[in-house]
Amino acid sequence: MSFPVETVRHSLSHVMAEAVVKLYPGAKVAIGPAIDDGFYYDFDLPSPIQPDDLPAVEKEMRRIISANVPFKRVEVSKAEARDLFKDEPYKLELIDGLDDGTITVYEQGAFRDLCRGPHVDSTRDLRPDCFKLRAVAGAYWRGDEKRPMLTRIYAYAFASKAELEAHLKMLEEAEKRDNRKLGKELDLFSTHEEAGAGLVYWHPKGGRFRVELENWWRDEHYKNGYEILFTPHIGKSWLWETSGHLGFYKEGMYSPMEIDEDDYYIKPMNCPFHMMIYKNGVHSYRELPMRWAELGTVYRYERSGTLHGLMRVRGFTQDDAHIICTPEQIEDEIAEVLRFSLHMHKTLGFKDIKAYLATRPAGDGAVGAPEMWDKALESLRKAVDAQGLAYEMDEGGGAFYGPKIDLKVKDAIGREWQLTTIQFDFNEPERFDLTYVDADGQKKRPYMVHRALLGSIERFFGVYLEHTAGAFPIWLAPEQAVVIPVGPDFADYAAEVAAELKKAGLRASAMLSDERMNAKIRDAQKQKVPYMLVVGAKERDEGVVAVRVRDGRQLPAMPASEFVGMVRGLVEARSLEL
RNA sequence: GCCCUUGUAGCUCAGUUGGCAGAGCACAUCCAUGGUAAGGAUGAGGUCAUCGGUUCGAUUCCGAUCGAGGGCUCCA
Repeated sequence: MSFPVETVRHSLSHVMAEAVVKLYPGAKVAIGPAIDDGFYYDFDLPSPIQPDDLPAVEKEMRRIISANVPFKRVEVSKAEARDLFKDEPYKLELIDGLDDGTITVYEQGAFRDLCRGPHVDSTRDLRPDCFKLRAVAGAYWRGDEKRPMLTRIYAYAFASKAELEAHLKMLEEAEKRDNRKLGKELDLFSTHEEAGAGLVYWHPKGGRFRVELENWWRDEHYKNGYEILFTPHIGKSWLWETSGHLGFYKEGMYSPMEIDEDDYYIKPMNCPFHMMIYKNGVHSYRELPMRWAELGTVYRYERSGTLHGLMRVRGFTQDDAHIICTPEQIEDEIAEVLRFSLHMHKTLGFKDIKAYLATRPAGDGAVGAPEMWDKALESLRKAVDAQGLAYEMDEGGGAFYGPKIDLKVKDAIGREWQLTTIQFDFNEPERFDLTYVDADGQKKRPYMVHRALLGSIERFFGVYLEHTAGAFPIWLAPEQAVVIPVGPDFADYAAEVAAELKKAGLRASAMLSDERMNAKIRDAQKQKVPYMLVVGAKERDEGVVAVRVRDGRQLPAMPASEFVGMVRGLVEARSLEL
C-alpha cells in the first residue's frame, strides 16, 4: 500500500526521533512535522549534536526501518497522556494546549509520540533510500525567541529514490547559480562587512546591467501611462507620524538624525513622499487615474542573521509606483497593473507565473470598512481571472491596510520567487487626507494602490542571476561581444573591429593581452559573454569576423557591420535567444 | 538577536598532533607566430579575522569580540 508523501515524511520524522532518543539518552522531543521537501524534528539535547553525527543517526534510522515495526495508534484521555509523557516537558505543554477529550498517541517499537497522525502502517512502508538528513539548526520552541532554543534536524524525504536524487541535483544546481558566487565570478557586485552589512556595491559590469534594465523600465512606464518621480531620501518625523510608519513600522526604520533640532528619518518606503506631491494641489476626477512611479532607494533594518546576498539587504531600490484613482476606476487599474506586470516578466523570460491573493487579516487591527475590502478583493480576483492566471488564496495574509496580490515566477530550475506585489492601501489616503473633486463638485477620497513589479532592483538582480546562471540575454549582457585575435599579428584588426562595434553602440572590446587564443575563449566563456568574434588572416583579408556564440554554435563569417545589425535587431526585440 | 558551523594570499582551498606558512587561479616581467574552453619560465603577494590567556614558544590549545554560512512560518 502506498501512502501520501506527507505521511511518509511524518512517519520518518518519528523514526528519526526514535533514533535520536536512543543515541542521545535524555534527549527531550518537541515537534516533528513534514515540510515541503522532507521533514524535521526539534529536540532538546543533553549534549550538542554536530553535522558529523548525522550519518550515525541515519544509520540507526535505517536499522529501525529494516526491523519492520508497526506504527500503533492508541487513544488515551488527557490525563493518561499527561502521565505517559510526564518526562517530556514539551509534550506536556502541547497536551495542555489541546481540547479535552481523546488524544492520539502513536507507537513504533519502544518509541511513543503524541501525534495526530496519520502514519504508515509499518516501517516496512518506509524506504531507506528515499531520505537524507540535511542539517542541524537552531530553532526556538514554538518559533518564539523568548522560549528555549532547540536543536532542529532537517531531512529531505521523497516518495521515491529518483525524486530524492532529482531534488538533490536541483540543490546542487542552485548552489552553482548562487547569486553571491556569480556576483564574485562575474565581477558584478560586492558587499563589504567592514563598511556595513546588507549594503550592495554595484561594480561596472553590474552597473551596465542595471542601467540597461532601468532604461527599459522607464521606457515601459512612460509607454504605459506612468509618470516618473524623484523624492528625497530623508524626511522629518512629522511625515512618518502622519503616514503611521512611526507607529506600525518603527522597528524597520533606522534611528533618526537631528537636523536643526528636528528628527529626520531615512526612508524605508516611498509612499509618504508621493502623498506629499499629490497633496501639493487640488485634483479633479478628470486627472485620475494618476500613476506615479519611482526607482526609490529605501533603507530598512533587517536583523543581521536574515541578510542574504542580494536577496535580503538593508538598502535597496524599489521599482515602486502608486496609483491614485476613483473607486469606479479601481478594477480597470488593477487589471492594467497585472497586464503590465506580466508583460514585463514575459519580456524577461519568465513563463510560469502564479498569483497569490491575500485577504483581510483576522482581528480588529485592519483599517477600512469591510465592504471596501470586499470590493477590493473582488477587483483583484476579477483581474487575475481576466489574465487567465492560476491563483491561490492566502486567507488573512493581507497587510492591515489592505488586500494584495503577489506574483511569483518560476525560475529555470523550478524555484518560485516573489517579484510583484500589488497592494491596496486604505490607510494612507485617509491619514494624508487625500481628496479629489468629483463631477458633482464634492470632495471625495481616492483609492490608492502600491505596486512594485520587480520588487527591488537588487533582489531582482539576484533572482535573475540565479535564473539565467549569469548568461544574460543580449540586451542586458554587461559585455555583448569580445574580439579575439588568433595571434598578435591580428591585434590591429581586432582593435579596429572592436572600435567599429563600440562606435555602433555595442558593448564590446578587443582581448589584446598576450594570452593564447584558447585561453581568451575560455575566459570569455566563463564570463558568459554572448559573442566571441575570432579574427585571423582569413578574416582580416576578407574584412569579416568569425562568430562564436556563447552556447558553442559557430555562425557563418560576416562583416562587422552585419554583426552589428544582427545584435541591434536582437536588442531591439529584447530577444532571449542569441 | 538566538542555535549550529565557520574565518589561512585578490579568489578557491591545503596544512601545521604547538617550533618563525603552502598550492592552483588571478597579478607582474620575460619567452612563445597561436585558428575556437587553460603554452612556458620567473617573480611579487599573508602580523594564518581581532584582542586576551596558557606556554620557553600560538596561526595551531582556551576565552572573548567582530564577520560570514546554514537555520529560527511549517504546529502534537
